[in-house]
Amino acid sequence: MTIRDDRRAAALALMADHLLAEGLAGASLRPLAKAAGISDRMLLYYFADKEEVLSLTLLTIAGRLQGDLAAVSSEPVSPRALAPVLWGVLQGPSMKPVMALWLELAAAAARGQEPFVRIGTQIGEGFLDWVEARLAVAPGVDRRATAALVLGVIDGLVMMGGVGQAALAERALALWDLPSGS
Amino acid sequence: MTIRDDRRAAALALMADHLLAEGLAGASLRPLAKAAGISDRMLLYYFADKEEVLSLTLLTIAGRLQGDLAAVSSEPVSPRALAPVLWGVLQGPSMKPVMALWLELAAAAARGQEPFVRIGTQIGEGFLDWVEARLAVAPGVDRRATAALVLGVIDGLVMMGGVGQAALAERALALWDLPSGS
DNA sequence: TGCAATATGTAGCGGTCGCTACAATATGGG
DNA sequence: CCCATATTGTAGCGACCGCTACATATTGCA
Repeated sequence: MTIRDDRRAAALALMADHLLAEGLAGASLRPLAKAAGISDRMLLYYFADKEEVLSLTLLTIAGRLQGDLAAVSSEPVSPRALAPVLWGVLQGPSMKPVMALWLELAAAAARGQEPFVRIGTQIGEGFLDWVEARLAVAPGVDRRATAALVLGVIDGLVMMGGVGQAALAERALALWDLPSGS
Repeated sequence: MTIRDDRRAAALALMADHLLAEGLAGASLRPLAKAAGISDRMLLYYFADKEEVLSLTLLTIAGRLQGDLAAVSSEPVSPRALAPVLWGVLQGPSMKPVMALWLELAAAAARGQEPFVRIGTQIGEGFLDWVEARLAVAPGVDRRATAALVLGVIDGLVMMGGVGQAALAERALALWDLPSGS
């Protein structure tokens, strides 16, 4: 079993790179297999079907993302201070393909397509947990909702950057000034 | 010419409905032609190629959206007050497929795919114009950037709703309290 | 060493994709 | 009425899609 598991993991790592580079549109079995250095025949020997390939590859990427995010300081700060931190992390060059894929994932999830709904929800909750853990809010304030607002504004600005308004998104972020109270 | 133009317009209207219902994934020539009530042969008689079909269909949808948005009161209000208004408009039942398509469009644009970059930018600017026209800000404040921030937070929360967190997005919006100054 | 289980290659299925060649029909102006 | 032009149908091209049947090779255990 271990040998098979190792090869599966190796294939997933290579396919994760491919998926990040090419997006969901490039997520056909033959190109994925080629990226993994195996034949498409073997890809469907290691994995049950395309949905399993896609799910596990996306979860591989989600795992990497979680690792990258976990490395960021977890000192609780105000929403005002945290949003630019999250923005900075997500704007890093290595994060560009990740966020592009995140947009595709969210779009497919909004259409109700599996496995994107399931995995999109999972990744979204990971983001929310990350924000919430770093958020200092006044007593009585809804922590989760505050985290959602911070994440929402950053996701929205990322999206805006994707449609050619990156500079404007930057200016908008500079105006971000949510009071930590109420 | 007029006859041909009329039929083109009729086809575009029907294809717009289809695209809204099925998303970009359903945007193949044969299904689109079927939705338009013509043969795929005729679709490519009326339009040059798939890109033209897609572009014009998306622009048809953008035109409808612009019309719907224009009908909303244009009394300038504070960012604090405007965000919930925009949210309310975009959460209307008839807007759900529009926003799902907008997400798909933004995702494709972020990948650099034409014609989505071009049309996505265009629609995004339409949104920004709409927000800016209804925004009352203190003197000296960057109007366009404020509009971008309002649009960003709403787009981000729409996205969050798409990945199964609609209730949380609602709670987050309740915390929205951007000062109109600075 | 023999044999079963595992692993891998080759080939192809039926389907959809964007697009086009070709022929037939309809239509409108001389 | 005749003919050029505009319109429409039929059929299919080559490519890719997810997936599988079948045969062969390799391996590990008795």
